[in-house]
Amino acid sequence: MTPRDDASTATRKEQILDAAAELFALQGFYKTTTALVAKSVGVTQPYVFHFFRTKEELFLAVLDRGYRRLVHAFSAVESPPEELVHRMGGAFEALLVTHRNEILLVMQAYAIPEPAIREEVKAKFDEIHRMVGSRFAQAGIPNASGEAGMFIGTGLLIALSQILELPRLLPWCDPE
Amino acid sequence: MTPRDDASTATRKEQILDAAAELFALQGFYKTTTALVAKSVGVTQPYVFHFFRTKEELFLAVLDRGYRRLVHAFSAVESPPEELVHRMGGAFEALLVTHRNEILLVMQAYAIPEPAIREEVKAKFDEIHRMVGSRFAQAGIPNASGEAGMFIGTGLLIALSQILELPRLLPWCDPE
DNA sequence: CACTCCTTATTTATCGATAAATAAATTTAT
DNA sequence: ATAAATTTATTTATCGATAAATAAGGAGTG
Repeated sequence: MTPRDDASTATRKEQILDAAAELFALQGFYKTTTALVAKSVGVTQPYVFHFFRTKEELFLAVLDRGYRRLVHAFSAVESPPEELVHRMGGAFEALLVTHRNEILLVMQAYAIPEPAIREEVKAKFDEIHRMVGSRFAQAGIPNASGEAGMFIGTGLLIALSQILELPRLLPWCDPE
Repeated sequence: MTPRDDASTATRKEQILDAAAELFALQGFYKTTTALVAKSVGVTQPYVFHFFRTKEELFLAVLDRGYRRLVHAFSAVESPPEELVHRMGGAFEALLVTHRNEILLVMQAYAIPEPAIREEVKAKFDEIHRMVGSRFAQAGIPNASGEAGMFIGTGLLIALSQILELPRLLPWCDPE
């Protein structure tokens, strides 16, 4: 069986990335074993190491895909200046629906104490902040950088409320 | 002041809690071994289990202390209504100085996928949100519950910026 | 006072489980 | 047949947890 004549047309490497994304998001970096990832794809555990030298490398690959999707979604938002912040929020929530696990993973990866992971997370959050801030600035929003920070803070709150299953933490989910 | 909260007269159990708080905050739940905690106190690893039945129980004890300190600090804030939000923020930042590790631990514990831990984190964040929200309401702040949510979101952002060493994420830390 | 009893604090030794990673063998497709 | 895809077998390491032993210090009693 050659790669890609599988029903899903996904490469083994892609399947592994997909399975890893779900497991890492649901169970975290440490509780997700390479054996679990392998089993979820339907291959043996050592075979995972054929595509990724270490478990950390696999995690970083998953993470990178997630951050790239976020950055791309934010940069693709087209909007009149007065609606930009709201539409950016909409883009985030849309991704949260279509790629829930990946986004939740990305939003909580800063809590993983592996130096290499933390470095990547730091670089990516910095990139997102600068990108969002410059779009806000371009739209004439005052204190654009500060607003970009609060935008990220809101994203963190959304992720927290999803992970803990506490929707009432969200400001716009008011109880009657 | 309870009996023996002086560093030199601290009980072994308290010493272990202190060391665990620092290590858990710095290295996370999984990378912090009971052997490390023991070594940092100067006792042997199995002795930790004399005070805490499991590593998770030790972690929960540390966490509980942290959340209680937060809740107490917020409830102790006295302020005229128009300054309440600002003063509450000040109380959070004060704790971040005096008990940095504990607070950072508390703010990122939601990312730990152990069911028992997640339950405690959920209950505590709910409690904080309700408490802050009702104080905001008492001060006549409109949409108090929503403001309490944003208050927590800001706390998450502060923790993120500290953990990643990215101070420019904070809205009030404007670059020149 | 001295002798035994019991408690408190702590260590030594070790088990059982799990997980990442490596190397070598084997199957499958072309 | 040969090269890629994948497995089997195994290693190495670590960690949480248990059990049993040791040492020191009162406290009560004759």
